[in-house]
Amino acid sequence: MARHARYDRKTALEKAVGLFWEKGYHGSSMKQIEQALDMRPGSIYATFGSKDGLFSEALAAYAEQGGRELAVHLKGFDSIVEGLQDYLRGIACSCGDENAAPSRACMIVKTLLESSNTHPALADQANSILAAIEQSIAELLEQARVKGELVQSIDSRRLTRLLQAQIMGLRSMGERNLDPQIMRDLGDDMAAILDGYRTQH
Amino acid sequence: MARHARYDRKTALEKAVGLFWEKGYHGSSMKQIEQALDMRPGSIYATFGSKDGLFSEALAAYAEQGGRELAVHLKGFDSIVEGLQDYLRGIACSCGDENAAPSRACMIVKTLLESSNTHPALADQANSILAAIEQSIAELLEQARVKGELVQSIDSRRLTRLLQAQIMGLRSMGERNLDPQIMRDLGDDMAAILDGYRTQH
DNA sequence: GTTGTAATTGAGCATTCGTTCAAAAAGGAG
DNA sequence: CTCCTTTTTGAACGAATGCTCAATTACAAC
Repeated sequence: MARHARYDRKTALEKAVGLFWEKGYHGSSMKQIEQALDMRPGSIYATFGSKDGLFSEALAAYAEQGGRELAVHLKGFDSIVEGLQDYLRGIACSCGDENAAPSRACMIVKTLLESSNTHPALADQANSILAAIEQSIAELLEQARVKGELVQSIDSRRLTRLLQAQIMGLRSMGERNLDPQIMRDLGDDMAAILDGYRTQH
Repeated sequence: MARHARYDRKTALEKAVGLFWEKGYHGSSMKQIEQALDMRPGSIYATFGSKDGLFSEALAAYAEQGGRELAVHLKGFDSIVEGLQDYLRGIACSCGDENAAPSRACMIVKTLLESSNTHPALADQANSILAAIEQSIAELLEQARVKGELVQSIDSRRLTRLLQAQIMGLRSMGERNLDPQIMRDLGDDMAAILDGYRTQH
């Protein structure tokens, strides 16, 4: 056989997520990537093909991790709606926390806004991911409706997009560096929107 | 005297807004700027100082125009709240419209997300503009509260930020290229959020 | 050890980046 | 027309960009 790889693909990707999430696609140079991954250009290109390829894989890894985070919040609650509300409050809280993450805003949204008119391939990927997230949240809300948590008459798909827009808005507001209490209030107010669609009991 | 400037500063800025709004700061090269403004580098630098300076002025011009748009929507209604609701629906509508603007998302938010960790000066400017917008909307909502349109107990500042987050979310969703009807529904649902804070009569 | 293979290295590629500045061009005043 | 001032031009700069590849290194098998 031969020499074994010094770099773990997964940990390298995690580091790439950190840099790209923080600085975006255009804002991250290969020089910075080399430093962040502690890899030389040759190794990076042998492993990921190109800056585009690395970014694409990093974005996918980010999305996967994001999905796991939502699942964690939901696990803590019997009620789906309360789980989602906790998720919103959790985002608001982490937005107040300094240095909790490379950036407060969502990397998928950052990518979509940055690349929609400059890099169609990335924009398509971001759009696909957002559609997939919409799909899985829609299933949750539909489930909640069937369970009787939400009023029967709601359009779960439509409420999903309202919720998705809340998350986008909340995390973008996070980038404003507002007072933590203000972010918590905002998270509460967004959680309260869902109450308007709940069944009373 | 001497030769007079061939370029009108204001129309040049409008063209710059168009390019920067579409492609962002990093996504717009000087070559593209020269083409968009139909100006040679020397003239651009003599007029605006630098790419940064041009972007900064363009962002300010964009914000000013955005403020005028909101005022137009408000003029059409006796009720402030209904004016704001119409503003939300208007955004949703224009997001569905193809080629209505260089980009569906807000240039200020795009700038904030792009520059928050790469270009502090731009991020600061974007933050200042967002704070100013928050201020003027807060004055509107406080006015609406005093007029009795909104329940007396509301925190107008807090509701302002919820509204601002709606706008950010709505316009970011616009970048997803969803069906126009879907965007209209989303705008309606966001407008309906405000109903929850209105006085009944 | 020696050999064979695969991973890593980093100097250096062509290109593009934002920017400068000496020269050319375009008027108004005399 | 001749000056004088101001604006415009575009070639060219140094630095940075994404990327390549021949040489080197490190390990497993023998």
